[in-house]
Amino acid sequence: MSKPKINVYWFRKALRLHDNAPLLEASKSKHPLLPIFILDPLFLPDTRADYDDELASGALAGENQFQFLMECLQDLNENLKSMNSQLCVFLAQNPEEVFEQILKEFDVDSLYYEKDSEPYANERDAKIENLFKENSTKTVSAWGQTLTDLDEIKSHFKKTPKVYRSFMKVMGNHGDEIIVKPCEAVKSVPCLPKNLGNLQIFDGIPTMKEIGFPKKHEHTPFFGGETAALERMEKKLADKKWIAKFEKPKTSPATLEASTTVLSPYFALGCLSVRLFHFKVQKVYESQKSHAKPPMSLHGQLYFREWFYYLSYTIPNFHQMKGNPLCLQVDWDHNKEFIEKWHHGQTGFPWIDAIMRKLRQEGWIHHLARHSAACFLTRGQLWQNWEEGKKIFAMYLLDGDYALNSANWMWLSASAFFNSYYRVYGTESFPKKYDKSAKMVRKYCPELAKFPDKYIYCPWEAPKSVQKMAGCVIGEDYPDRIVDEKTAKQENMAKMKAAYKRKIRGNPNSVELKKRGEKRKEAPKVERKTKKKRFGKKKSKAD
DNA sequence: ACTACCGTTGTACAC
DNA sequence: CGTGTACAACGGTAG
Repeated sequence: MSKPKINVYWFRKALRLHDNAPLLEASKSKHPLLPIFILDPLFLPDTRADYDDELASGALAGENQFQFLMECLQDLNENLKSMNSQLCVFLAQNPEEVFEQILKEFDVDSLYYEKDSEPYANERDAKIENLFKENSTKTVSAWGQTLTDLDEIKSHFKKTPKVYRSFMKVMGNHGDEIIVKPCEAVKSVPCLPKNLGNLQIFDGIPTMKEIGFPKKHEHTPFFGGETAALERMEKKLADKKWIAKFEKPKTSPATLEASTTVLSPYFALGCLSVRLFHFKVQKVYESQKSHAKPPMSLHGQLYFREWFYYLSYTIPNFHQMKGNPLCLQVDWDHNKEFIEKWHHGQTGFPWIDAIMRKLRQEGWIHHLARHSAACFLTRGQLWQNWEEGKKIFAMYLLDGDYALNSANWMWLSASAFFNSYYRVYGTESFPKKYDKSAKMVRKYCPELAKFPDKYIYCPWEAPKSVQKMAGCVIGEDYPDRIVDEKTAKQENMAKMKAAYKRKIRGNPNSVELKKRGEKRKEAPKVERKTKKKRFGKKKSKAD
């Protein structure tokens, strides 16, 4: 009996039907199409502690992003259903297992997927490519998470573009050729294979509970999915003047309603195409008399993203200080108490605490709020390694993204790209520029809500009588400051100066590159337990 | 080798 | 209120 011939589209990111070139190609084939998504345990919450390296390399989503991801899958499934297909979700120990199942059941003509630049993905995909090669099966993949083809643009750079400007030079000179035009949306797909045989497909899209998130998760203000993404994009694009005028530094980090587009969560998981947005913004620009220019404009933001993706794809150890040739080597402290207080919004600095609490609740904070919090944790006040902050951000951000999170933390800690380390964000002066009455502090640090404007960003300076009147005594109802801002700033600046004098950047050759999976072998117990708990329920094969 | 210039998004204070 | 300047001063790039 010969095996049925099919194609497989593998969704990982690119959780969309629009501007998805490999999916479009698959949709034009005459063979049945199996659209799959594989949830491997590296995505799951309770493996996080054991997989620190994988978290660093981008495999894991935090709870907020995970919920968002599930909504993307639901939306995708709905859209596929309306085309008489469906998304087939696999809960499996690793993707190889799934493809072995598929190859056993079917004669796969081609495997289609969008390329992914993260180290975790590179390794995963290399294994799968290998498996298909051994099986003499064709694979079709393309870049789509970025504006350009990251392999192709390599040839345009003689050396690493270490400043935005040199990256932009290439974009400026070759933009028309290297920025890929969006392709048409998929409107129909071939039917599913008639018989799914013994494939161990999860029934529908797993809920947070089914996957093992312990308690009910408070939803962020943002809902995942391609449908929501396109809606949001169109809504923003409708205000043409706003689009044309947009300059990032002129937007406020202190408003309750987001002052920017908040499309980043959709870009991060690929339920919105950056190419489509770039193209649509271009159309708006053309319709207006004048428009903002990079680096501040919306296009400028996309080019920053592109630059960081390119760097993260080509620079070794991009996610850490050690062995990262771009990253200044700094003798950061490791003070667990500081890190935890920063993490939980308990530093005693209302502006910082409000930012961190908002981040945890809502999964999105303004770019400059991220700057403020990141500067505070690293070179500004607490002198902690940026990697710690990056990991904590990754746990809560809806737009958590390997390339962008790493790059921005290096930027803010003045470890790379940016070196004016003497420019330190104040916890009072900075937010005051945007909002003297501190709406954000009053909302996210409600214990401080009754303080008068004069003391809202510096409640410790309020006389006891004022504190009592506000119903909030500092040190009792709200924490006292964990450092003295001025002293810490001065000390840290001096340390930063010394680090710059040493001029040491990471040496990739001096770092023993940990092989992925090593840790897994060291801790097989945890993994097996996880597998049973999670996956034993619906499936029978393992048991 | 040297110099001049530039860099998306700071603060504090003088006027 | 805005505008200008000192603060203390970096690395990358182009010439």
